[in-house]
Amino acid sequence: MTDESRPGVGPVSLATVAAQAGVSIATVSRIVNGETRRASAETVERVRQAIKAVGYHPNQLGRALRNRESRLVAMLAANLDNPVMATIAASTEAALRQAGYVMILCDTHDRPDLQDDYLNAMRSQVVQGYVMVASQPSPGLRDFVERGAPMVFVSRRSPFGECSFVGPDNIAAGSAAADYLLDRSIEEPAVVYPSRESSTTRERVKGFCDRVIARGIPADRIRRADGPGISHLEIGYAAAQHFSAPHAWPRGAMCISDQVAYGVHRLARESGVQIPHDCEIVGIDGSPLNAWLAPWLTSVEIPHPEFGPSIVELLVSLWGGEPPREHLMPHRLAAALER
Amino acid sequence: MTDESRPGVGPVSLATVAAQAGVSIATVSRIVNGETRRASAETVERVRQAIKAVGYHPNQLGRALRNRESRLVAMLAANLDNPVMATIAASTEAALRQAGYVMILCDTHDRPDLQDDYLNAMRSQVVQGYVMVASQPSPGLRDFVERGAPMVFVSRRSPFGECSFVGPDNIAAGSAAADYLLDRSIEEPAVVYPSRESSTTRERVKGFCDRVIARGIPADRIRRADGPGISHLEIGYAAAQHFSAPHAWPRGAMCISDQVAYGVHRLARESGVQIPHDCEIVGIDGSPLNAWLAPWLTSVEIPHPEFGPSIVELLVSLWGGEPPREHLMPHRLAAALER
DNA sequence: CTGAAAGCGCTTACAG
DNA sequence: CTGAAAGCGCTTACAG
Repeated sequence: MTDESRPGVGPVSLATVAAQAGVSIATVSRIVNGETRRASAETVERVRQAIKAVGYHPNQLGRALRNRESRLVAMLAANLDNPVMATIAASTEAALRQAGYVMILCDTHDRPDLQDDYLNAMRSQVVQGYVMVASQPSPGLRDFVERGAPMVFVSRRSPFGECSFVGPDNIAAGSAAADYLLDRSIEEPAVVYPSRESSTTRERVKGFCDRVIARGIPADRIRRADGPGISHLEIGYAAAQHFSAPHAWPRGAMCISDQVAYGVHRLARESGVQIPHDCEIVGIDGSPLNAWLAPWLTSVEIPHPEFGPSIVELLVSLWGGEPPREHLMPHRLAAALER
Repeated sequence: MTDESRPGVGPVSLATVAAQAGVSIATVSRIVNGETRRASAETVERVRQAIKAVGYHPNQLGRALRNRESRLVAMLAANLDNPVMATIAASTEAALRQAGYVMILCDTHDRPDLQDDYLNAMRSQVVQGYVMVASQPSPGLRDFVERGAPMVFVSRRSPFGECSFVGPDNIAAGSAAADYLLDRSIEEPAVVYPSRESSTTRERVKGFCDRVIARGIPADRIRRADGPGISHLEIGYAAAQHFSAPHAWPRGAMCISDQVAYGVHRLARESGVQIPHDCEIVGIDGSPLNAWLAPWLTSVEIPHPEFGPSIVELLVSLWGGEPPREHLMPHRLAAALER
């Protein structure tokens, strides 16, 4: 009996099975791979027995090396503690698994240098594709993009050239938020966003402002509030300070994410401002927690659980040699449960 | 020039570098691995040039096969959409990375059959260790445990024999919750939990009840409310129905997780019960969101961001041939921000 | 100081 | 119907 104290690291290889069954490893390999009609029924049976007897499981390392495909895909995400990214990670993992791939997960903490470290490490792992969730521009990333590595960008577009993309239509989402507030006759709406640049923020804010203006409100009637840092919660809290005294709060505000909205809400609570009575808030994301903890929040819901299948579809099409494409995911407005 | 259109999948191997530099692959290998004093300075230089010129990056597949170590670790988590597990995943990933390992992430959706599929798939990937977050009992798992696969259980203990474990001291956490309520002179405290069995739930409830009783309150004065299903939010909401009419609500309740508490709170809100004024709630987890969205919630805080390093430490010690150990993480009470 | 060779586990054209 | 051999990329004892 072979030493099987450590399954998977143990020495159970094709050779073990071959010896046990008294055939060549070529024959075993064929049978393991279902090439079963090319062998005698008797041999097939004997090999199957042997496989069971020794507890054989194919070694993907050997396969990967030989077939030049690791069936590994890397996801580089900016911050897994963010529930939006966690949901995207979960749905992508499920979709990859279904397609027969395995997901390596990397948390870049939104740092370009770490992102580059990870890109290099993943190349060394011979991953077959890269899923970049809310990536940052970085020298390494530029390099990979230019060399045509199979990459799908999620939520944030590639900062370098045309690449596959899965995400919401941020402009449209911003417009939808504007419509909601304007339909409720709010005439000096505010918009709350991170000071730090990003295409997502830019587009959402733009979609919002353009629609407000298109509906006849002068640009200078839009109140803009931004906040520093990286945590959207803190950003919302800090940005809302611009509303200073209670009587200066706007009657309605759009926040570029639900988390920003939570931050704004906290300051409102501390300031005695009633949400949504005094100030209607509309966020973007449609977090499932809203129904439970933020019934005061209206949100433009993005179907993050459906990102996974789209991401895998785009990856597969890149592998098939097709050009990069974009999947803009639909949104829908989820009105506040409570007035 | 070699075809480098697909970095990492391209044909840039030791052989490429060797040819470019006019040396053997053995020499290149040594230099790549820092075995630099055994070669002439001139050769080292020439090889370094060649590495740059052809854009060489070592292939981990080859290394793994030869060295019999993949540097891959699998995490099987019950549900990544749960923020607690997302945080554990993030911290584990970071700690593994720091130790030079790469994390494959699998979401088992709390299903024993999927868990077994993943275990087998991961063995085929030749992972060197398994991190089981809130695992279920399953035949495959039993098998792996019995064969001594290097495994660390997180949050829920192994259902089979002694295994390494990282998690809170659930009994103590339950006691702490009891103390909080009793210190506030609540004499008929409630406890809210999932109907479905799990060691975590059992221990937290036990810790709570034992302490309540120890402090002189008869067991039958503890109001027990459970709810069906898998979502802790829904469980809390359903369980709180046991409190039926508003006047029947307890003056204090401990929920075995923050998410259960959110569910209870939703029903309270819908029923016109004021939290925490009418009913003090204490949860377990200490979600970072509490300060923002659930200022009414007191919570026994578990340091999930610190799980990662402990998990890796236990894994490393298993690799070193040491016996399984347990790391019980400390908790602290985070009182509600709002009264 | 450097290289040829063996071998990690696998698959596949080729020969018989 | 079956097997010997080559080779995927790598490292390492061994020989020179």
